[in-house]
Amino acid sequence: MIKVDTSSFVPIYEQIKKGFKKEIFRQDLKPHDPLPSIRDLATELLINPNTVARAYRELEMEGFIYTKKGKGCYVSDDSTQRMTEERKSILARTFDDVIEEAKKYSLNPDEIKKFFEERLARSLEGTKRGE
Amino acid sequence: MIKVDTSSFVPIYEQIKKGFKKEIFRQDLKPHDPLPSIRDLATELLINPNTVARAYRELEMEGFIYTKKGKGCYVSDDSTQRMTEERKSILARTFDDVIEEAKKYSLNPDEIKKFFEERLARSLEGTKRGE
Amino acid sequence: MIKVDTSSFVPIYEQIKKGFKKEIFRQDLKPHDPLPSIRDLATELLINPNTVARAYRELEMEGFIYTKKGKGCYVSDDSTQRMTEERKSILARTFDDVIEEAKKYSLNPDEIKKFFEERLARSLEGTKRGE
Amino acid sequence: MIKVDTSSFVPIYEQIKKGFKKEIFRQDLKPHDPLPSIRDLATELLINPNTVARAYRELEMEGFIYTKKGKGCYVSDDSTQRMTEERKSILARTFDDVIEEAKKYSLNPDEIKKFFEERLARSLEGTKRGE
DNA sequence: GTGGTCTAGACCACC
DNA sequence: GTGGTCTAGACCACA
Repeated sequence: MIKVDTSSFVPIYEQIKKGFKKEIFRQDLKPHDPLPSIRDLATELLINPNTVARAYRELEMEGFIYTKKGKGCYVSDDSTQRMTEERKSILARTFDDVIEEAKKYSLNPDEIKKFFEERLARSLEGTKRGE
Repeated sequence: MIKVDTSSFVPIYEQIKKGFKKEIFRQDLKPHDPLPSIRDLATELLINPNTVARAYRELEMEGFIYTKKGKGCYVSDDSTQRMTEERKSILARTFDDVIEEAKKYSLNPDEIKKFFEERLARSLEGTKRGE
Repeated sequence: MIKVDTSSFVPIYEQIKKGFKKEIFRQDLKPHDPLPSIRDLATELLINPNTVARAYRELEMEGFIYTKKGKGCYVSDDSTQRMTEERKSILARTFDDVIEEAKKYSLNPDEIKKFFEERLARSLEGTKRGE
Repeated sequence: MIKVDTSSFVPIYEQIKKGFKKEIFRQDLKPHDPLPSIRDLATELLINPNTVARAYRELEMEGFIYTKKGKGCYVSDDSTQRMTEERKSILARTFDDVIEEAKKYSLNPDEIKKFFEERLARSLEGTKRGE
């Protein structure tokens, strides 16, 4: 399910792109699966169809989806492969960002590690109970 | 040392604000310490002075710094106290975000932990050599 | 000079992209040269700024230009190299299209060749006299 | 044989119209010859019957074909005459367009001629082997 | 002043 | 119904 945070600095169309890339990577969306129609998703997210259209257009330019005019947008054949290529660098960057953030606040690497594991454990508990 | 990533979606003035808040929390900047002049920092970061000015203006509005006209900007008396209030929730939220992100991409908690420690170790190596 | 034919089936933003690619290839635009501002070009072509913006955005995504926020758009360092890569395939496709077109109308390859040279000669005369 | 390029900006119905006009000019389709049925052609081209229907409708409006209700579409009596009127200007324009295009990319007229003949020769080889 | 994002709403090609 | 293009005009970050 795609979510969007309109108060974030990240543009909405980027959040949508990211959302679908994750779904593709997790294989919640498999090759040739249809994406929601532009108008439907726009309605659901309470945003303008043009914004969704831009996200879809860029996903197509990057090769993750393809468009059948008048029919809809579908996940590409080689989408999973593309994601695997992108995934490592995305994750690495995300972790590096948070580490740099944490280093600035707490300095001690052991503290960072401990804090991270604490949050991770907490997050897993939440998952076990449902979510 | 303040750093800025112009390719990030986060506005530059926000990155500057964040940077100083961290320095204040780490007590690298103590009450009544002077901030670099707007022009110097702008020159150093290769950005426009207006952008630095905005960051300083908002830091002042939030009570972290105060301005002596014609002299410069200085860290507030109660700045550290303000930061301690904000800190824990900020860090927890940052970590939770990245964990949620990683869970979406790799699913396995052990993989997340391993990957995190890998990036952390890597980041520490970089630090040893200088930065 | 960029021109646009609003009655063409080719989208305006594509015509603009094509136009700049040609100028770059011909080195009328060299690395780090500024492109006209979005608003200026839109005014000149009597089209909407958003349409120019889309062309610029895609040129940037394809690596031909780069953007300095608040300043303008500039030709990339390696733009000429990129064009050289794209050029042969573009030209080949264009010629193949017209040959297929001509074959369907006149059948005889010699006629095609003769007709082509006739038009080419005619076009060159026009060029000599000025244009 | 009608071909269609779905990735082209030219609307599919236009490509179909163009295709039949060429067949009529080449007299592959003579007056009172039947056109393929809308459904058959749509199936063959993997497109929607409505698209074929539109092409036929416009060809009829332009006088190239006529329709017998319940039977099908047929080439008009005076279709060849119509084509001969249109032909020369169409071909000349097509060639002029491609020459102008090539001039913008390669400048040198001899290069243009050489490149054209190269593509022409290549295209003829392809034809000999079948296509 | 610049470009970037987003909205609202039009028209078109195609299913 | 679908997506694609374009317009008009708003607000924001940045120079």
